[in-house]
Amino acid sequence: MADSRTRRPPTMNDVAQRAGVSQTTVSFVINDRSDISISDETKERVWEAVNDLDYRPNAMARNLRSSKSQLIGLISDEITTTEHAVQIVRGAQDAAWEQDKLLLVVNTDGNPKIKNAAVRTMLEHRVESIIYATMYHRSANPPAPLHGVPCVLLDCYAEDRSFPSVVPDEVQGGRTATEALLAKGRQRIGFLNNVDPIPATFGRLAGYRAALEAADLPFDPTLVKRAISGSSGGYEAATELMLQPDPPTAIFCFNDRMAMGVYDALRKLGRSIPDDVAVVGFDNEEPIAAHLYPPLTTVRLPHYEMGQWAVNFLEEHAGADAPPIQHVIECPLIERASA
Amino acid sequence: MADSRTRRPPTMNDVAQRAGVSQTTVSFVINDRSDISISDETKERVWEAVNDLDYRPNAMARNLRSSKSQLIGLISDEITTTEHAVQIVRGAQDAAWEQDKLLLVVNTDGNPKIKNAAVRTMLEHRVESIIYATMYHRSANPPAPLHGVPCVLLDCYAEDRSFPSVVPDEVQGGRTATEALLAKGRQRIGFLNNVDPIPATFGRLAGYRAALEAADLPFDPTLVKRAISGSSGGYEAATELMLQPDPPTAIFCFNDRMAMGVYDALRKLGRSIPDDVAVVGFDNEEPIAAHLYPPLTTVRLPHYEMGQWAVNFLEEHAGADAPPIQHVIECPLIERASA
DNA sequence: TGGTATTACTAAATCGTATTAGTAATTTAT
DNA sequence: ATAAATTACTAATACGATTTAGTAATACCA
Repeated sequence: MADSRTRRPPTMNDVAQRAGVSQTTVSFVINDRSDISISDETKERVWEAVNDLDYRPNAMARNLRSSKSQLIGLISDEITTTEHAVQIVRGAQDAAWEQDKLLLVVNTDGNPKIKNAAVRTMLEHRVESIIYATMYHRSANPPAPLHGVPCVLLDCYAEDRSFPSVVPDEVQGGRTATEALLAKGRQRIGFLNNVDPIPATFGRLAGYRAALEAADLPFDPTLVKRAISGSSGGYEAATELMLQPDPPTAIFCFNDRMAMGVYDALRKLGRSIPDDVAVVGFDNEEPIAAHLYPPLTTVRLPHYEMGQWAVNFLEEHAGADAPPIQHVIECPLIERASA
Repeated sequence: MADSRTRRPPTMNDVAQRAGVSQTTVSFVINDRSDISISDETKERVWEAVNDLDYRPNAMARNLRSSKSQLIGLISDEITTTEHAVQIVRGAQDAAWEQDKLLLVVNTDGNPKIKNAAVRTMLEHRVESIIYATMYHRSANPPAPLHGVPCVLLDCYAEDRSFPSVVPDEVQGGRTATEALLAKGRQRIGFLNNVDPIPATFGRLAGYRAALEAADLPFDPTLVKRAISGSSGGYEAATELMLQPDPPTAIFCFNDRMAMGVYDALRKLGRSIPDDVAVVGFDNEEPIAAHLYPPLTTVRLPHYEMGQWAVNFLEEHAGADAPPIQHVIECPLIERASA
């Protein structure tokens, strides 16, 4: 018992010896090679020996010839204090699992040294492909050696479009959020946008405007405020928005953290949610969105789906050159009670 | 360029040929074997060839003989909608990195089939050890084949103590939270506990009582309420607590989500935080704790540290039998503005 | 001056599997 | 009845590294 982990694991040869056949035969039986005939008794003897010895093939030895490691690398570029990273890993892993592959995860905390070392180590392990993920949608500079292996960027893109990438559909997300508010009969819809010059900021605004336009509503610049995307920014911007003449009857917030501040502001002003003012957030940060009162209607970022898509895309283009397309994934509406 | 990924990667033999030396020599140079003498010119020639060919050693081939895969398995048992999983992975990975090892991550979503398959696949890849993690502190039933490899349980423990494990120090956490409130001069401290029969529930209560006792304060059962650990549970329990005669001047909440509800209740009752009532949470769920107003003082679960500890522990006991100890890690106080 | 050390290398074995090329015995086809 | 095909296996090789055991040439020492 105690020495079970110090003893060398059984090899195919051990199995062969116990079953009284050649190692080759064991290999054929184990891999169930239908193009080679093995008698049923022999098969049985082999499987018995396999079970007796608790034999497990050595993946390193198996993969040595084919150079197919059955490993997919996942590099996440930054620290994240959200569950988003988990969702990416889950999506990627679930898809990898379908292909009997495992995920090699390294998180670089933005450190370029680690970033390069991570790619190097992964290449040494002969990963079949690499997913390079950032934790919010942005432009990225993946390390050059990545070009040596099939690779997709996740939640980011290379300025020069030298890699395929998957990103959330920010425009559709902004539009969906706005439409959810419109569907509740709101006409004056405020938008509290972020200040950072990132795709989310531009895209969601574009979506907001597109939704208004589609509903034949004018775009009113006084209804759009920009603030740092946290609860205090949301609090202040919402207060400002509501104290204007002709305040909105609905507010679309750049993210859920901002929405938290909006809730506080509205409560302070004595407005009820959603009766006086409907609110929609973005990100679907569970701990916030599900636990605010009333629970926050929001738009979810498709992290799980992006992870899934990345692995499947890489599989489809295995061996060949993956076209450097930019794939966009829908951000679904999560309906709760605030709209 | 385009065929760079279809071409077979260069081997040590390719390097040897280009440098005009034997493959053995290349191996010696690359591994910088100081016990073997190689002339400087030769070394230089070899490194030149390595760079020219962009040679990277094949980890599978290298590790085949030693059966040291440089891989550590991390199995996470459940879906989580928190950042906790990320912290575990980060801690484990940072520690693994120090040892030039990589993390193989599988998340089983609680599915026993996947759980077993994950262990099997990891063993086939000859992981050097496995970390089996759950997403909240509880008793667990890890799959039997885990006994075949050095393993530690993270955030959980085996009823029969057959595995070493790391868990948060719930008692100290509860005590720390209570003491933080006592340090602010509060004497009547309420505790909104969870209802689930899990270590966190028992431990934090014990810590709360220990802190009171150490401060020579009586334990008043009317100050302790139990509720489902979400914001609505927190809201109701806090309301009930505050409407009692002689209500508390401070509330320690089982977790941050509950604290969110407590904030709402206190606001509704016109009590200010922290002046009228100080609040302390648990878990340090960033999106909540940092974005509530005022920002929530809370106790952090040591997920990062547990991941780190697990990897280091496994390294220390590499090869040998790891003693099935239960290691407990401190939950630090995160001071913000609510206490 | 002969013997031992040291330097600078190389040939060959090895790890555990998959695959290729056989071989001997039996069955089928003509 | 004999050639051809099929069945049921095995021996040997390859994958890409590390390691062991050597070898030839030069340096050192008594």
